[in-house]
Amino acid sequence: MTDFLPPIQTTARDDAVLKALAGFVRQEALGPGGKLPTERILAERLKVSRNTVREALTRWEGLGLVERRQGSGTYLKAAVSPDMLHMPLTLAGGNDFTGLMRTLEIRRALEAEAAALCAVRAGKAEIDEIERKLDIMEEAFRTRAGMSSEEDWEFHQSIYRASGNPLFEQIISAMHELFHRFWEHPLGVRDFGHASFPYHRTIFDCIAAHDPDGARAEALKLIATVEDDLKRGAANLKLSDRK
Amino acid sequence: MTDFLPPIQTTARDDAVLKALAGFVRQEALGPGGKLPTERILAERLKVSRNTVREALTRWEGLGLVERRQGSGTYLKAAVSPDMLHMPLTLAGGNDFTGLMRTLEIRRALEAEAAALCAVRAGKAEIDEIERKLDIMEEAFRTRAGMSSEEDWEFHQSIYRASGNPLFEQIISAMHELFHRFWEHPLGVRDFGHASFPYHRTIFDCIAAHDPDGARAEALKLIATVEDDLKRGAANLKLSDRK
DNA sequence: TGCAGAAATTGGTTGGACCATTGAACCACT
DNA sequence: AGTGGTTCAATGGTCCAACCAATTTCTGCA
Repeated sequence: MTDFLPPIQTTARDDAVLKALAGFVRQEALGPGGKLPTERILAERLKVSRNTVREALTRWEGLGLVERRQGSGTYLKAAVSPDMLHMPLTLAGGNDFTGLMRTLEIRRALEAEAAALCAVRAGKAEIDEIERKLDIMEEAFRTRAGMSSEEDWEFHQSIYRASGNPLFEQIISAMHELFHRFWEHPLGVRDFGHASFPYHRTIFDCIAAHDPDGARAEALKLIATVEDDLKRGAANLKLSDRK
Repeated sequence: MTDFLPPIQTTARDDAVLKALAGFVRQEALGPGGKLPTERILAERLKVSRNTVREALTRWEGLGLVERRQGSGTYLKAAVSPDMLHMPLTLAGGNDFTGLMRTLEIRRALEAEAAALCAVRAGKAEIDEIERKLDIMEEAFRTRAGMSSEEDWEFHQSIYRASGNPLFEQIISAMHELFHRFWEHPLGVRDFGHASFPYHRTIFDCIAAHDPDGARAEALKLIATVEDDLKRGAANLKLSDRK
């Protein structure tokens, strides 16, 4: 089964290990969820120490490319290719109010651009998909009295996907996951996200009408309401923010 | 019946090491360039194996937080704090034309937003600094007949810094460094970047006049010229892109 | 004093060992 | 058939004790 995997040469061992592994993944056509060989197998086949294999895998794990499950194995979490470029970002002090506002400023820029691009590029299939997510979200909003964060998020994701540029979803998803811990405790604001609700449909209408400028404007309005909610929440607290 | 039961978190050895290290960095007030203890010292003090220390440091190295020099030591490359959040991005196939265009779409969104924010927030000191970089760039452009990529980049960086949100510089710098190899060989277009030259000053004028909408519009024009240059370069080749 | 070579320091790698968790196979009992 | 418990091999996590390679520091000779 694993006859590929030629031995390693030259220095920079762990980088070479990763390169070989990327080639192996391509060779075996492994996708997300796929299981890659045991650390011991890799160490033997690549003629390197198991520790070296572990350091290489640790790098990939840090980049979110693989997931290691003790007792089970190592599994791919994303598509990998030999010509990948990495862009690790670290956000210092991202879990206070200032950090949240900063990520929102990034999201405002990206959300507006994604909506505009989507209005230009989305075909009928993509528009139908977005509308489907919008209907689900509105339904959840009605029945559960406002708690529709999961469906809301899926609606936005469908827009990012229809933008034709996977980077939008990657970046915004990373940020979303980043402060998700805060989303669980919405700063004491009970009706968090209520104000943004109507703009979801206006954004969709602009996209369906292939009106990029309109979509951009509506997206900006939506983010503005979120920022207002956030400021309101911060004003509610004014304590326990910094100990 | 779907009671939400979050997965339990038991072992987290190397994460604990990183937490301790972050605390140490804060305690000792170490900044970029600072030297942190030996792996052997850390292993002894933290009562863990040196292997565990190495895995932890490998993570930080992968995130660009730290640099390891064999025979010398391990040095900080960026400010670290105990409450950091990581956002690793991987761009598959980022070194072809499509990948470059996608990063440019991200940069367009961020560049415009940063310019607008800068126009609102920049004080006199920041505006002076930007103008200084602009003068340097224009001078280099004149004397070296267009080759001013380094000075051009510093001008843009000064704008990101004055935006009041360090995330802009972080994200765009990461992308810049990412495809810097392409910037060196501008696809055969000799006068790459010439068309974007005049917009640098118009952007600055809008910022100095605290005109966010104008700054955003000029930034969009600038990126548009870069995109045109890129498309022109791709048309020049039409070969050796996918062999 | 200046500088080449030895010695110590430090990250990189190796091999081997053991632990903790997982998952499949097996078994007893209902 | 199904439920629950046990065993056991596979696998990632950790540890240890070396040695290698690059770098820095010290030393002693000219």
